[in-house]
Amino acid sequence: MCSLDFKNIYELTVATILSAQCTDKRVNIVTPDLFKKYPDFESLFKSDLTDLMKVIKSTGFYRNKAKNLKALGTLIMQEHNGVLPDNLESLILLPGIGRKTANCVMGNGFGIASGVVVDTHVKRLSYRIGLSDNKDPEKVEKDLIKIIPKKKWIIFSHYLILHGRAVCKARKPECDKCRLYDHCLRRLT
DNA sequence: CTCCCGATAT
DNA sequence: ATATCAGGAG
Repeated sequence: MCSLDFKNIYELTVATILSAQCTDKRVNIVTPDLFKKYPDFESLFKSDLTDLMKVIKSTGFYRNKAKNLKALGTLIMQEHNGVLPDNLESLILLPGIGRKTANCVMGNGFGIASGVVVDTHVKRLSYRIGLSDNKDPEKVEKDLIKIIPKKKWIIFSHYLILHGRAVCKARKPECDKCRLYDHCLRRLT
């Protein structure tokens, strides 16, 4: 139905940072204006922080996100020759990028399966279905890595997120419509 | 663990 | 009114 809109690695990275605790629908409303004004890491580096906050305000956590985006542009330009690193360890060290965002950029941007993206949906569905009892996303990821073949890591997260948004919702899961009903540990009977 | 935070669904 | 949204940093 809906996912983040992006044309390149830069846009994917920025959109994913903005998507923290925010719907991708809302991110997609903001990014056309954002990418017109700030089309690359260099423009983030040179950006006016107040203006950046204004543009991304509706995505929430806008002060932290704007600060992180400017710091990210600065670091990429000054320490990485203007190029986003293509390995998980380096990505995680960048401002605003944690494990979830790093795995997302690696998989969807560079096409490299560095791990399983564990966001709020993947965490919730993994618990409900019975794939992991852990609450720490990093531990959930370790459990999933054991179960899912590496070639399916990227598509697996996409499917769980789509299923989590459409059927196995946080508030009111529609178990009667669920195709995993027979396999689910915690279905509502 | 707490804080960051606006928009939307329930 | 409250829970939730492709989380991350201190």
